[in-house]
Amino acid sequence: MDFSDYVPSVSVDCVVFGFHQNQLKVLMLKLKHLNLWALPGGFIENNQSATIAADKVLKDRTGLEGIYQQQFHVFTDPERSQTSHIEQLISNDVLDKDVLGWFKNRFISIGYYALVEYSKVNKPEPDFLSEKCQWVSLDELPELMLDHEEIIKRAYVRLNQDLYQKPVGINLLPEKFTMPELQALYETILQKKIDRRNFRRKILSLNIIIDTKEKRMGSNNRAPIVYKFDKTKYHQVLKEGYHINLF
Amino acid sequence: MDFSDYVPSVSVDCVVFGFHQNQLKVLMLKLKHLNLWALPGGFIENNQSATIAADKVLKDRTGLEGIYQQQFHVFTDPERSQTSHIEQLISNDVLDKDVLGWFKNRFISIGYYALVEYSKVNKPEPDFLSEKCQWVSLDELPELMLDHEEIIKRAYVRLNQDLYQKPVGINLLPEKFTMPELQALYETILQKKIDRRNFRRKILSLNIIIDTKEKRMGSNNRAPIVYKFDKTKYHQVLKEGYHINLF
DNA sequence: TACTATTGTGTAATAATGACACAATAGGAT
DNA sequence: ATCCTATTGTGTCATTATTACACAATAGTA
Repeated sequence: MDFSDYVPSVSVDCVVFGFHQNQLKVLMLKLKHLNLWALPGGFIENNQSATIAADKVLKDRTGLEGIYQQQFHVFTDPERSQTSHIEQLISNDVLDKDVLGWFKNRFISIGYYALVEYSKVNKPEPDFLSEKCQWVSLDELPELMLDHEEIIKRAYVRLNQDLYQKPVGINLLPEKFTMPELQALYETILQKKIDRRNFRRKILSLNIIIDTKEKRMGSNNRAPIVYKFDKTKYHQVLKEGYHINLF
Repeated sequence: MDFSDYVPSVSVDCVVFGFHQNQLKVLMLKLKHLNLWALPGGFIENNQSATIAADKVLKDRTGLEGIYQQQFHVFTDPERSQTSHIEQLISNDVLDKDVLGWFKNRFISIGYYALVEYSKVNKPEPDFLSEKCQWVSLDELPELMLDHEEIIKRAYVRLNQDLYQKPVGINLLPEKFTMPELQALYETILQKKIDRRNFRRKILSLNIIIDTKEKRMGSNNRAPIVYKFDKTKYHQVLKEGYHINLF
């Protein structure tokens, strides 16, 4: 295994959020033969930007390209670099012992959060350290490697804040969705109940969703209207941000 | 010059904002014998976090400790690493040519913005590359090294956004200040005029400033009330953020 | 004492928000 | 068919926040 084409000391970690069954999920890797989980991550090639490196991580794990990503924090605590899990992987013959030299370095990790439509990820792929790649509920996290729990917490805080400045639905929901589904997403992320009618009014006032004139049938109650995002207006709003009042 | 105690590939750059004469200023360094300016920056020692490294940069340039700092972005474009300015400094005998090896590396730079009370910075100190350290108006930036102009722009955008989520006055204004002064600060950062009376109402409703019962005398008009921040409430609001409405 | 410049204070019209009630309807039960 | 259930679509009213103003107060100066 050759690490010489990577930028030293720097890594990238991705917190991939998905929304399923009214829960926020994170894509996680289970280390081979260990009861320890990790975030999808990687290193930066010498001629790559970190964004491109994160794109590659996302592509490799989810199979999808062009996933929405947002750099949110860099983790630089010198104590965050530990190698006990690598040493265990080596003693389990998962890794060759000559990789230890690379991992013994201190790493500063650039955190990205990514938003992806849950159902689009058909086959999450583990990497060379892991035996499983799967969705885990944000509120049922298993034991995590290094500071990955802190990274997830911070990603979530940032996602929460970002929700007040820009829309996120287009990345987390399928192309067509109903108002109750959109509301469930917001309630899940914000962790609070929102009045149905006030939510609708607010969302519609943003002018970023369009009534498709379809209805979502199949439930034994009034069928909700199916909406889709107005991509033009959505991206316009995303770029400008909400100018939520101060003055 | 020995760089062996620094983390490879990673640097720190600080955008230090100050407020003076109704203008937002940035602390800049002028490279020795060159007509080129740079942000205060540095490297991370092997046992330091980036935050501590930024603290040191801020201390070394301003003489002040405990300056408010906020990590805002990491700059990772592989094209951002250039050495032409270093080579010029070497050919001008400012630097020894054996430093070139270190600077030839690609650097990923962690951007911090810092807020400081302008008048507290008595004697800005240049570093080993520079002959001057001084305040420069944000809208009159000289020619800057590398991608430092982009770094400043992004810092400013972030400061702008942050203003909608948390108060900033305590870091940029002197301990005692008047309502018109606070308003001028907001108008400068947001680059828009705010109605005097509405501004006052909004600020007072946050409950983070206290009437000192003093007046600022000396001008031939009605003397404005002198306020100070209620540090307890200020930091409480800072921590929680404004929960500016969405729902 | 009057004048100037600017500050402190108040108020009315408009818009946004929060807290509700009721009609509409898809699917299933009778 | 008709009724029932669960849930959605729509509307309304009281309250609060915002916008756009007018006028009185006052420190210094003429």
